[in-house]
Amino acid sequence: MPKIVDRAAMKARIIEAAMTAFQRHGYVSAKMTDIAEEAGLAKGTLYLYFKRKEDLTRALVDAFFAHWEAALSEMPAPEKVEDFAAQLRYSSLPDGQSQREVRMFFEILGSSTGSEDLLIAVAQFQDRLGRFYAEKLDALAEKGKLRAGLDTAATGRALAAMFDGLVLHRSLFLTDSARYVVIVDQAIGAILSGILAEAV
Amino acid sequence: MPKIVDRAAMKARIIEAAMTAFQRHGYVSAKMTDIAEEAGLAKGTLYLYFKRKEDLTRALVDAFFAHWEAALSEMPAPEKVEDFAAQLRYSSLPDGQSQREVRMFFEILGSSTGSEDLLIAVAQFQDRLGRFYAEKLDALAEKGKLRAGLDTAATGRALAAMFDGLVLHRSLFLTDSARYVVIVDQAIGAILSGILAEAV
DNA sequence: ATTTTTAATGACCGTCAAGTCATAAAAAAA
DNA sequence: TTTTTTTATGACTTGACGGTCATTAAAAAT
Repeated sequence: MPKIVDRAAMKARIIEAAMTAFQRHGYVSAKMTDIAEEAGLAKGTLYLYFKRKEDLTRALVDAFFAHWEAALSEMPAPEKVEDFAAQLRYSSLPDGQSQREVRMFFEILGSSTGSEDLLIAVAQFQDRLGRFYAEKLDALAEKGKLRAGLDTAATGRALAAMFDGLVLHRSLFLTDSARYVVIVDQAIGAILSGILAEAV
Repeated sequence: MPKIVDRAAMKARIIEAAMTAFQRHGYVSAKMTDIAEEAGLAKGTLYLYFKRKEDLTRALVDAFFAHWEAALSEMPAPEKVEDFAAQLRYSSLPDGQSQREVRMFFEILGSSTGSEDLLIAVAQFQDRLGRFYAEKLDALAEKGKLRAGLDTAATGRALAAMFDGLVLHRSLFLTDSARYVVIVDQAIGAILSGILAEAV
């Protein structure tokens, strides 16, 4: 007798609408009404699936993490140094859509610094990313391609932070693509071979 | 006959109070009343010095830029590679107070992505920072300490972005000091000498 | 002391958006 | 078709905060 809906599908639909609304109006300015409109629903309906706006935001962020990690898991272990360089390069050259997502993500996190939960979730994601880079480094190290005495775990985490910086700057400040490409290539060059004429 | 006050000093006092209030309550949660209370003034008084909350925020950000740039200008041109390494290290190991400031700054910028003006101001600051690093690199390059073919302008800007990433991660995610120090040292090591066993 | 002009105050107003809930619609079963 | 249960709706409530302004306080000059 009862009307039945697929709650998971409905949540996904709302999250999707929220992404669009956040990118269109900005996270801070996007109202629940905007999201509802985007989803083709009434505002009250959203509250049947997410008790608070904050819950919706959190679900969106989690969906994003899952999405990014799926993309990462497609990257194979690098055979050669050039493979690794290509992977770094790929990671740091977001397309227009990804840039908008990064910007949205930045806005969400910035506006939610009070939420310790979210901060922890992001910290854990960044640690996983660091471990991911560390794995790639380990693969190269096994082949003897890397300098002796390299702390791959710490270096991997450093790469996560530094490339986060690059991508953030790309999305917020460095709107000139050509200029940014040069910057990234110099960054990768420095990390691979250093900037010095000879080792210290 | 008239009562007279030093408007500049009053503005500075309010900005100071805003800094404290933003760090205490978080930027988003800090109300004009909180700032007034912190400054020992009534809310209405704030509006005699700043027409809008946004204006106060902007003045605070500008004060910060001035402050940071003053600190930067104290750094001399590096004589040796070790000097440069020390400067990078110093830049990336914020003390507790600076960490709180970085976090506050992150929150301000994140919550104000809509304000194109602010974004431009920050972008310009980051460019100045990039040029600052580039100068240091040029000083070393003149002494023949750097790899041939290094684009110092682009590398300087890359350093600004990457160390921004590190400091941001330090302030938001990497609360373990010891761990962070290792990460920074690996990052600096990589940038100076690269991670490869031999040049590609 | 008085006057005059500017500064400070905080109760008040208007706005605005999150969240609620009585009512209506949908759809599954009988 | 009717019943029954769940889902959808959007007008309404509620609370909050930025910004205002009539009133009061301060202090400089006479």
